[in-house]
Amino acid sequence: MKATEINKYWTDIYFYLRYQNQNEDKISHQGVRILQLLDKCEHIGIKEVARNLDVSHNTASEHVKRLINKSWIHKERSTVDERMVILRLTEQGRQVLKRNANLDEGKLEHILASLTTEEQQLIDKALHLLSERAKNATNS
Amino acid sequence: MKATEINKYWTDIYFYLRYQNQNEDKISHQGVRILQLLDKCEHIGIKEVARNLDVSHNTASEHVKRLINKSWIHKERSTVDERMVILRLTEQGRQVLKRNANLDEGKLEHILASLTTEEQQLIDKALHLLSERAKNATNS
DNA sequence: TATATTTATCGTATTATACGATATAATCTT
DNA sequence: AAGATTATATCGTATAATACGATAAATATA
Repeated sequence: MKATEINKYWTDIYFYLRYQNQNEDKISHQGVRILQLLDKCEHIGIKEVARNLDVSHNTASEHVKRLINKSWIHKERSTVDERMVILRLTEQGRQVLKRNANLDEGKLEHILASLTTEEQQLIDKALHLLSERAKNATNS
Repeated sequence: MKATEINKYWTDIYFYLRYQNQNEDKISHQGVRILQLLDKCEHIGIKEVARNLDVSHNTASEHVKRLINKSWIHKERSTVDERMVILRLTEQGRQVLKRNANLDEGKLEHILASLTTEEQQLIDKALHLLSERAKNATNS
């Protein structure tokens, strides 16, 4: 029930603080997920994309092709194993992802500026703690 | 730069704590946005959906039709103005939204259980504060 | 050399996205 | 009451997204 409460806060925050011009990029559902994956993980190729999205490798390959055509990601061959491809976000792709998954920096800074130093530290400390535990949770 | 830092924590948390079976629902990008809107706002009709998603009213009407066919939302006529429609999430739709926008309750509870009472309260207090300010930020 | 791995492409099918044009019913205006 | 406005719905049309089987090519491994 604690988790339910936190999810309520979580979804409220995202609903009210997200960027409002999300539809301008015309990014697809799977497109967002691939950009998120590349933002957080290194050495991601077609195989990893397919596994993460739970689709076949040919479907993953097509999604990647479309994202490359939009100049949101970049492809290069691995030097250690030339069968493999290494995908990376472009600066443009990073901006698109930001608009479609992050909190609006302007709104966020506006709120932070209205808080006391203690309150700012409270938020920073709490999210930092939770993010660290979240990263480690995958290893257990 | 404080906002950038918080966004890093924010996206890390979602990346590591989201539900991993998101692809099973096969929900579309716009579908998620409509469910999110209905979850957070009352008295939403086609017009409000169109405005929120920044699409035409006929496009919004079709998206809504598809969500109704999937039994994720429910439609009724307004009693005060019978031209208008009032859309609501079904229980099924609420579950789909949960899997596609919330943090995984199991993972979250597991992490919370590993924290001290003070740390739990820190997280609860911080997210509560931020969510309250986020709600009020739309009125300024 | 044979086999496995990784990626890419083609063919095919279905769903999602979007909008203009048009229609209908309810409400508001004059 | 007649006309204008508003909210929704549907039809037609077009393009993009989604997905996978089949196939192929290149590289790595046994």
